[in-house]
Amino acid sequence: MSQNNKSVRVRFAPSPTGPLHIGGVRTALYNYLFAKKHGGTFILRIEDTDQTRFTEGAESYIEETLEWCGMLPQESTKLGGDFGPYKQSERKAMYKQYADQLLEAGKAYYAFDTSEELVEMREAAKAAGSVAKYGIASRGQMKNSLALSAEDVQERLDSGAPYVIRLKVNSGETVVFEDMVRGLVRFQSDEIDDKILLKSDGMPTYHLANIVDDHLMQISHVIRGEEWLPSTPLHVLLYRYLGWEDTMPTFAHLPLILKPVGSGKLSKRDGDKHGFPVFPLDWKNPTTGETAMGFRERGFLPEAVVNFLAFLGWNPGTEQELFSMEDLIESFSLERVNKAGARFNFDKAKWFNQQYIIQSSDADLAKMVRPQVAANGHEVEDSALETICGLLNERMTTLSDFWEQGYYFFEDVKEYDRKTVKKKWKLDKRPIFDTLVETVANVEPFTGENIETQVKAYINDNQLGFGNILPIFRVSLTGTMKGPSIFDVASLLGKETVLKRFETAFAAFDASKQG
RNA sequence: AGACUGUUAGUGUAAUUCGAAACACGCCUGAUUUUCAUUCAGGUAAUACGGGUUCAAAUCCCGUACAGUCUACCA
Repeated sequence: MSQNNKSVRVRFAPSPTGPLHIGGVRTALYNYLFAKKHGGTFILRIEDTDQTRFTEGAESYIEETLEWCGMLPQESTKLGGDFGPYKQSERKAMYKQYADQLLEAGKAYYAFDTSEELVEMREAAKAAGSVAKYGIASRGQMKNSLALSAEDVQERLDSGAPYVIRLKVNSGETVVFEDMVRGLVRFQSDEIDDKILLKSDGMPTYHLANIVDDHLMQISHVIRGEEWLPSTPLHVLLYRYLGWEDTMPTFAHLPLILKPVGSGKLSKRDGDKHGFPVFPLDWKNPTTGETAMGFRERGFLPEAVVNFLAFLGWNPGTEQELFSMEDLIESFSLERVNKAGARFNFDKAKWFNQQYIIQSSDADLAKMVRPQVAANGHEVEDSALETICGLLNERMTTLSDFWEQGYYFFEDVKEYDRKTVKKKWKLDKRPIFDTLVETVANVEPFTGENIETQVKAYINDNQLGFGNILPIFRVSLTGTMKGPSIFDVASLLGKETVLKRFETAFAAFDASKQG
């Protein structure tokens, strides 16, 4: 399928209108993988031709996301490059000449219709049960340089009347292109609208800017979401009319990411509704103050997010599921990208994250988790934190689980598991537990192993039964029935803390029974 | 309404030129564990529907249904 030898240059071209959606991250990922796989160049281009939708902070959000995921562009606004600028608003001056070129070639025309007139046209069509199209069939009835007299047009132009430039689509053409994901796709030109190329403010629309930039930046492959498939014939026509068809990039349209339940594509609302992130990083809308949760803040490792995303619409054809970025680059191919939309599955995302946490070394985990300790106002030595991480690492599915599951390593128990206390604590058994505490107090040195043998010996010697004693032992120290070896926990806590916790716990248990 | 794209267990995906529907997540059972998690051993469940072509169809063809995307001076 590699048709020519020109070097691979791909771009990720988001609009800075808000936080990058997780689907956008996947598009960036596939572009990145494809570029790296073929020794090509990955470019970040900001498509900000719509000034009304500009959002403060969106551009840096995009950059930060790419950095967090480990897919840095080689050319961008920040980095520069031989084909800059990389922001469309800074390229404004370039686009008009191409619109003019099309105008001269008779492939485009001026249109003077006001937005009211266009609305009217649409409503009329709607009333007739169809959707309006400004194109081959209707352009004769509209106010444009095709329908108006030459004098009228000149007069309007001279008077400075606002105008747009629209593409003049020829009737009866067949547009065929090879999509790397979907194969041969065919459209009839009569179905294509005379899209606006240059807006009345002089800014190009997406369509013009995109084609001009891709051409000028020598983009070899356009890898983007499926929502662009219907406008691709328009783009092909643009390449054709501009005389660039022989260097036109190859297209690949990626399947959409769908809602976990119901139908439609994944949206911010799904995240709110089901309590999972749909954005890579936290985002706060600067104007509304609205916030959105990110995978990063939710305690996901970037490696896990990348791995998970890679599998949403692609698979290597083997049974391997855990892929580092290097592995992905090695195995990725657009030919193995799926055609059907992929449903977002948060359970699977969590599974990936858990795998990556388990794989992490205690030292790495400690680094990731330290901010949580600090945020709760505690300090710990690296070695102690690492030991705790070793104890907890198989029990965390996200980093945020660390504090939730292990806070008792740093502070007093907040709450005792009521069921266990109710079932296992008997007032008349108090002496047994007091003796247990004495036993523990005599353990020296206070290692997990020593505590375990002594405590178990005590239980066995007095035929008390593990099930009657150990739950109270655990709950007294940690408050919960979940967690790592309680003897290791005790050792780490230190004798002094352990004895103190027994004391307060037993008092609380007694009180709960009497009260 | 039209154009385009799609449809394999609940979910993500496999299945060389038609040739036993497989893997993972989830869920359930059991083992291990003082508990939870991990690990291990099992189990669960699918080719949207209807026609054709063929010795043989998830795979090719036709139709139907359903779904999605697009049809902005948004991208």
